[in-house]
Amino acid sequence: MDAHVDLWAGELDNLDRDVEGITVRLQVLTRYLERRREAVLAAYGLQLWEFKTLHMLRRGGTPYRATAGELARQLGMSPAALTNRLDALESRGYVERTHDRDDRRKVVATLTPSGSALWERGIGDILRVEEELIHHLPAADRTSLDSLLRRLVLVTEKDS
Amino acid sequence: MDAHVDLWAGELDNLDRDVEGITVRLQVLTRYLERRREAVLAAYGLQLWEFKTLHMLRRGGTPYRATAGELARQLGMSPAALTNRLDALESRGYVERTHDRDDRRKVVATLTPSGSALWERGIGDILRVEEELIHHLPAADRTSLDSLLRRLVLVTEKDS
DNA sequence: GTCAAATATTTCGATGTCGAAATACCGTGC
DNA sequence: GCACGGTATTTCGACATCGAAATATTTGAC
Repeated sequence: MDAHVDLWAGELDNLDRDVEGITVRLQVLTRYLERRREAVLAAYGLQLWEFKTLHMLRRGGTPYRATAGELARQLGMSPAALTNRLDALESRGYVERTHDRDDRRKVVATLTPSGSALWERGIGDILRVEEELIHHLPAADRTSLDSLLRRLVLVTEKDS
Repeated sequence: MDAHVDLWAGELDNLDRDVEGITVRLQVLTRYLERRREAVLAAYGLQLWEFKTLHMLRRGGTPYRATAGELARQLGMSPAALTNRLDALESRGYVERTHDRDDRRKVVATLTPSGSALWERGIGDILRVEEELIHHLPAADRTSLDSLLRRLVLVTEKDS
């Protein structure tokens, strides 16, 4: 991994090693967490994308519902892809689709008790996996890291 | 974004806010960089996956070649997907396929001058985008951040 | 030397995604 | 009230990916 960053650096003249280190390691850690999350959810027969969809519904607070468009935007995907996700989740009984009474163009997805229960079982494992990684840093360093990342995220939000 | 982390935190009892902040922000930043990279490469008519493939070949140093299996492993994808990537890159003249003389099962992909030139044009823009984000932190903070991330990456490498 | 197991790549079918076109519905202006 | 531009979702075709089966080649046992 360090070998990777170095090699790369050798190829380029004015490369800022910290910049490259940070960007590469951000990706490595994100991908690592993704793989670990997939692994724990597999125990519940859930794909990561299924869990993320349940999670977005649950996140908004009771009664755990949102329109298809809202969900697609929050999940950062096309409305077309969300239709497919809802098809799958509905057929497995984790979500219900109804039409909004006031605006019948809207489709409202609601988490069923079964979907909600599944989320509850999954979320604990997910948090455990995340802690397992992050707690390798002592608390003070975790706070520093979060603060540094937060400052960068604020920049990306100003841009858009 | 902070709103996101908070909402979420409200739902769960024993949630460590730093852990959740870090994991969410790692993902947000990775996704942001990915979108920005896609945007600059679009100017060269390149998809991100095309560039990554050229990049892996280039990274190994002259004569810019690697077997299909090596590439697939380095890029973290299935050999099947790599076959498709090579088909596309070969048909556009960025890469050439030959059989290894000593072991004719192996397919060696070689970067053409055209592919190499394209990489050179793309990499500058990519580095600029990365610096543009990371340089919002002063140099000392960049070094701290890189160091903290590096410690986490080392943990993930020990696991596997 | 020959056959079997192991290895490298490709082919095939399925999946999840996207953009664009199609469909359904709303709201405004007249 | 009705036509029409705008908005919400779904359908459709294309694409990148995967896992498993198929193909080609090497290596080792005998």
